[in-house]
Amino acid sequence: MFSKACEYAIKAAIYVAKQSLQKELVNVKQVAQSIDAPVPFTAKILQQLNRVNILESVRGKHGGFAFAEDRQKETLIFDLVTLFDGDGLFTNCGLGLSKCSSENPCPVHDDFKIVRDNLEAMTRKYSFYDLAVKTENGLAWLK
Amino acid sequence: MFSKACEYAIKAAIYVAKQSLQKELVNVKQVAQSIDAPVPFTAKILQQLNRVNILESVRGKHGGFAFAEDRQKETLIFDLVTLFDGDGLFTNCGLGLSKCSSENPCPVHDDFKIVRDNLEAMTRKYSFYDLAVKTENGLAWLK
DNA sequence: ATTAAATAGGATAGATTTGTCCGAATTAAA
DNA sequence: TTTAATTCGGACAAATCTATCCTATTTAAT
Repeated sequence: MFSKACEYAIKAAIYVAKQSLQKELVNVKQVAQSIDAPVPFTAKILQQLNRVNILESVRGKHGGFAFAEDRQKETLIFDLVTLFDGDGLFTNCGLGLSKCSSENPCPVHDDFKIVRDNLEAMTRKYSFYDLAVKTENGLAWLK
Repeated sequence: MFSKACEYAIKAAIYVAKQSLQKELVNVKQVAQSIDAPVPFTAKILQQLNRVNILESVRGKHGGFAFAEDRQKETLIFDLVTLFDGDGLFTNCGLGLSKCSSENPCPVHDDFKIVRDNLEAMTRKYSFYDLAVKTENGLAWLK
C-alpha cells in the first residue's frame, strides 16, 4: 500500500512525537531501533522530514530530532503519504487508466472511488499528536 | 496500489474475456495495443495467466489466447491481485508492523482494517465475465 | 518440405526503490 | 583546543520491478 520509506516515516514521526511530548530529543539510532528500520535509511527519512519543516533537528553532540506540539497537531498521516508517495493513491484509477473519470469510467471506477475516499479519510483522521497520545502505553506496537 | 504487472493483467483479462465471448482468439499484439502496454511485457503476463490455467492458449500460426466463459465466471479481480501482488494488501498492517493484530494493534489498526476489507470486497465483487459484459460498448475505457 | 506467424521461456537490460557508506559540518564536553 | 557524538548530504550498492531480446517450439498455409 505505502512505500517502505513512507511506512518508516509514519512510524518515526509517531515515535518522535511521543518523545517530544516529554521534551526529549531523540537521535537516529533510537528512532531506528524503535521502529525496527535500518539506521542509515532512517536518517535519510528524518532529514527529509526536517527539510520540509515537519521535524526540528539539533546538530552536534547531544543533538537529535524533535516534533513540536503545534506541528504535531497540524500534521496528518495524509501529509506524509503525499510527501513520500505522492497523491496517486488518492487520485489514480485503480487499473492505471490515464483517462478514467466519472464521464469515461473504467469497469471498477465507482467501487474503486469508494476505496480511495475511504483510504484518504483514514489518513486525514489522525494528527501525529493524536497518534502520540494514543500510544503512550508501551512500544511493542512499533515493531 | 497494484503493481503495473497486476494492472496490466486485469486489463488484459478483461479484454480477452470480452473477445472470447465473441469466440475470437486474440494475440499478444492485439491485447498490448488494447490495454496500452508494452508487447513483450504483455506476453509475459498472458503466459503467466495461461500457466495457472486462467487463460487458454493456442500456439502456432493463427494462435492466440482465450478466456473460457466458465472460467470467466469463476475468476475474480481478487485472484489476479493475489497472483501478481500476493495477499499482503489484504492482510498486512498499514504501517508494516509484523506483529500488528487486534490484540496488539498499531495506532491505525481499526481504521486500516476497514480500508483493507473494503478493498478486498471490491476485488471480490466482479468476475471477469461481469467485467466483460459491463464493457461491451467501446474500448476507450482500457487506456 | 518450407515458410510464416504465433506462443514459451530463459537471459538480459533499464528504472526505481531500498539500503549503505563516507566525509563534512556542528556542537558539547573534557 | 581537542575529542566525541551527532546531523547533513552526496555518492554508491543491492534488490526489486519493469521492460526487452533472442531462440526454440508449434501450427497453418503454401
